[in-house]
Amino acid sequence: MIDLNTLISSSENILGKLQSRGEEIPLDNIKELDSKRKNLIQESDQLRSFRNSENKRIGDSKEKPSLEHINKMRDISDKLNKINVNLIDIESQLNELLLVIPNVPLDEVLIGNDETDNKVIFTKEDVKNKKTTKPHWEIAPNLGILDMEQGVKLAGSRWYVLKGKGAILQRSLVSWMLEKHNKNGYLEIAPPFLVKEEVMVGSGNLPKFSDLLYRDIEEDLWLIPTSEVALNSLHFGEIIPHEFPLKYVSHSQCFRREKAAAGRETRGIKRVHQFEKVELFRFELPENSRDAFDEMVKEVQLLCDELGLIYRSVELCTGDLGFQSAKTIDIEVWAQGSQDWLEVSSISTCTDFQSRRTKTRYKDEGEIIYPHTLNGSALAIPRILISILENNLQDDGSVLVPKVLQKYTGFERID
RNA sequence: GGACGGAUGGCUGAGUGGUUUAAGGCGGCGGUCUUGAAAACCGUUGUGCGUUAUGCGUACCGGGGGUUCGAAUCCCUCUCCGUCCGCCA
Repeated sequence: MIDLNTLISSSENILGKLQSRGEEIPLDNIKELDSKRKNLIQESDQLRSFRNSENKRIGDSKEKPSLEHINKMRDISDKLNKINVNLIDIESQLNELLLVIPNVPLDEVLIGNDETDNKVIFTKEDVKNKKTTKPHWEIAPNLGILDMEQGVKLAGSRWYVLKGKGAILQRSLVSWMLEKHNKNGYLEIAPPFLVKEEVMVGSGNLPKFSDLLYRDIEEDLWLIPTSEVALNSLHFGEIIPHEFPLKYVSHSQCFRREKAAAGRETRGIKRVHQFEKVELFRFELPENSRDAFDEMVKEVQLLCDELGLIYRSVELCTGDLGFQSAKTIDIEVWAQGSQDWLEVSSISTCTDFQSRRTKTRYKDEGEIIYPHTLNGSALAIPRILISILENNLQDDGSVLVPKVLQKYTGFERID
């Protein structure tokens, strides 16, 4: 969430940056509501002040207050109630407007309209001369490790079942990644996969993107689309000790309705309703968050390196940034069979956007400060599976398991 | 799911309608004393909002609502925690 006073005091600068991501901000409306709000607060604070002192006099005096006096005081309370109802209404209108304003991009972020303006900043290996193999939706069912029909039977389109060595490979990837991150100082967290509404608001997924989320109406809980949502709220409402960075890693199921994406990339497991992901999350001092971002990008790239995958880094332009992000770099792996780059990680710094929403703060020499939050997948499992299957396919139809995973899988080859 | 008991500042713990805009204790911070430390003593102590801003005002005793001139205190409701019972991986 953007700070109201910052928005109003430096609106020109901020509006420009928000415009570069295709957002129009109803600033006049916000300013008007804010000034109404301030007037109402002043009015009610004055009335309360008077009421408090009068009531103290009544309390101190031994005599009963006169009927006239009581009536006068009752009028004041009635007036206060009316002001308060009005104030609550104004504040909720203001809040509604502020909650749907996206984060302000860092100055360094490329200006652009959409994904076509993104910039590839690093490519691990040239893919042009590689020979085409088969797509994973042919390889995996043939090997008996993926069953799309059973997924449909159980839950419908875009749900799937991993079996045998496919399921084991997934579990191995998760274990390998978690151990790597543990060694890098990330504290492993196993969070709830369903969370309260305020937690979804805290991460930025609500109120704007409810159509992307699954929800349990009975209990009023939401299924997380990524464990970023849960990790971001670990310190909800807290003033945390001045001990940074706080580094968390968590493995979770991720649930996405993918309503907006209906019809796109429907084959196989490129885009599904439930998938597993290992997520990195950090709380950082504002002055350190930029370096931390680069560090996380390197950590993700190293994983791809060790898996022997071809990958590239893509810097997102302002028009393609996620709602809560101030800067994002995507890591995409090459899928040899479907001849496609697949996004397996999105590393973002969200500056103080999320910590404001969750009221996560720390104290530095008496000053209350919002830490920066950063997140990045490391990594999203199904697309890594796709890449391994399509790139490591052998002529005999078997698939080689990456070396680093073999001690987890217990086998070197899927056949 | 049922019964009962709870929720007060960083922690502990008083407070059943008006000097409680929250006692006492612990912890934290600052000071006195000391070669230094401990002890003792003195002072201090949270968050949000507004403002004419070294200050002043206001709100906050789990959340929301109600009664009242006035609510931490009384009433309703929800949430969470504890104990016991039931159920369960």
